[in-house]
Amino acid sequence: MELKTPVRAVREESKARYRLVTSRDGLNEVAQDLAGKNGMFLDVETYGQNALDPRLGDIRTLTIKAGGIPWIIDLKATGYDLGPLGSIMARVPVVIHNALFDLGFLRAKCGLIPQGPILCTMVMSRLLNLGTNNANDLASALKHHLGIDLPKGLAKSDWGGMLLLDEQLDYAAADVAHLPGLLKALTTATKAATLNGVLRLETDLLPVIVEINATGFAVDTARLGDIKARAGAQASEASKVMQARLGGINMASPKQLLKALQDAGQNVESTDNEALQSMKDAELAAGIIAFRDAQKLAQQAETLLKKVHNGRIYATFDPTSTRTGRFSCKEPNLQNVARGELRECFIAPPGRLLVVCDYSQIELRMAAFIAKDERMLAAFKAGIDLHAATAAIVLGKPVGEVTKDDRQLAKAVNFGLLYGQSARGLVRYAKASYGVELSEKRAHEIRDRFFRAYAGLQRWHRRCMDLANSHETFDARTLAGRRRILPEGNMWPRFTDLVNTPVQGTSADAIKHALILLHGRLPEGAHIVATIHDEIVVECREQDAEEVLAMTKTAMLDGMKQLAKDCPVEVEGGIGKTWGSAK
DNA sequence: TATGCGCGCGCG
DNA sequence: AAAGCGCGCGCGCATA
Repeated sequence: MELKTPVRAVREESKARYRLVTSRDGLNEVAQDLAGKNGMFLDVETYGQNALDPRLGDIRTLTIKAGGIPWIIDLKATGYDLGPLGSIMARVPVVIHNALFDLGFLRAKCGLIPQGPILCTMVMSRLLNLGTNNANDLASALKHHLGIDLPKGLAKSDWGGMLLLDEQLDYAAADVAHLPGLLKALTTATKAATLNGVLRLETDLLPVIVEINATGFAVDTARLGDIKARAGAQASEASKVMQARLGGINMASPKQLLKALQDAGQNVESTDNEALQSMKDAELAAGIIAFRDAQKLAQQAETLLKKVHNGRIYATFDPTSTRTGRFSCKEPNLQNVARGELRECFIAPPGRLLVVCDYSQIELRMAAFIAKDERMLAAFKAGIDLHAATAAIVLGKPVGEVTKDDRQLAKAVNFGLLYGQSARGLVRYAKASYGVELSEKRAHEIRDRFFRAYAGLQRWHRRCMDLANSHETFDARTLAGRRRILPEGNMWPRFTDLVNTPVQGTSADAIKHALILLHGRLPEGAHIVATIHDEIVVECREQDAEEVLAMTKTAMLDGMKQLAKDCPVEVEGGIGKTWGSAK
């Protein structure tokens, strides 16, 4: 098999599909070739025990195309120091399919921090396909836009071997060889779909997210370990007690548990929280719930512990993987860390502090703004607590007499009815999420009063219903122009998409603007470490905390202002040593 | 022994 | 009736 042909020999071959670089001299030659270019197409192949993790895996090849035949740099041979090539790569526009992945590795291994624009063809594909089930991997995109069949199977081959196989080098070269064509096709499609604006937003955001993912979030591992041990012991104790009552079943098996409960005379169809609440034997239900709570806490603590590297957790925030434009977060998911003691485990290292800011009641405010509901807008502008206001309206009492329970009910009412919840749904939701008992008749009354009071909201729902029914409506858009393609057929999912997407999506657009602005304004030594839908967490030096707090609030207000000038937004924030305590 | 799926549940 | 929406994850369990 032909291997590692010397650079010069290959270059003289006119039909060469790639130019392989295995030495520092070769690296300099690449730098010379690229010095005059005003952009390049990149791809990396990785290997190792975990080839997808920038801290555990390694880069084998860096493939670069800038006009001519692709260069394939064997970084295992040259070392990770990119030399002059690094500074060139950092300042010119780069085009990558799944840039977050490649840049994560280049950031972690080669210290590359791109300053120039990063165009990600996967992001472009995702923006075009939002709402559909079309795949956005490179092979699918090439097939769809250029009709090209990429030879597959080698992506998962061993890229750590002594010598790279001819097939592997061909594969690496092919990955970038078609990127210019793909970019052209995607650019045309993006313009045709008027997705330029949101593409610009996502493009500007990419380097910010590379930094967040590379920075990680410091944690108190000892405290996490304590929680795991204590909650784990509680769970096994609770499990023993319940087993004595229900027979030697596995408490973690819904199937076994359901059968045991039915055998014990309980009238339940499922073992979820809602079903347990309705059981005659409340003590039995409480025992099961106590087991589940402890089990969940112990599991979350353990999941987080497994992801700690050198005292920090490096999650992957992904700005373009949801159908609305919100972030997702995985491995681990920091967007569902239980409130309470688990959040106390996310900390600022010695000499540093956390700044935590969030948009106050963002979805209600955004809905009021989008629906132009005058009553809601007026309430927000007057600084009235909207949950209390809604409680007063639906219960027909003065705001001054609204109790804590009334307010709980109103939260369920606001959040549920906003997105089209039925009276029956409201009964279930109020009970399950807020512990409020409600008859269906009562729920109907509340629903009627709610929409009579918030007439703008009702008109907006009716408009969305008409659009859902229309054969001329194909998508829902956010204010930044993000497009979600609607499903065909059943009108209900079309309706909920039309209501939900502009609200959630525009809120996401706004916080993305804020992240970009904030990233550009933060002082030396301050880093964004997390973003949780309506919240931004920044770690900074103690002496900078007050300044960073003001800066973060301002950036969040500015981010919203650029997009939805008259949305009655407010930002709350605080400073603390832990995520849970910074309020 | 690996993979896919549904359940149940954490968050906004 | 897919009659609130948006996620990711660990588990049990069925299947290959």
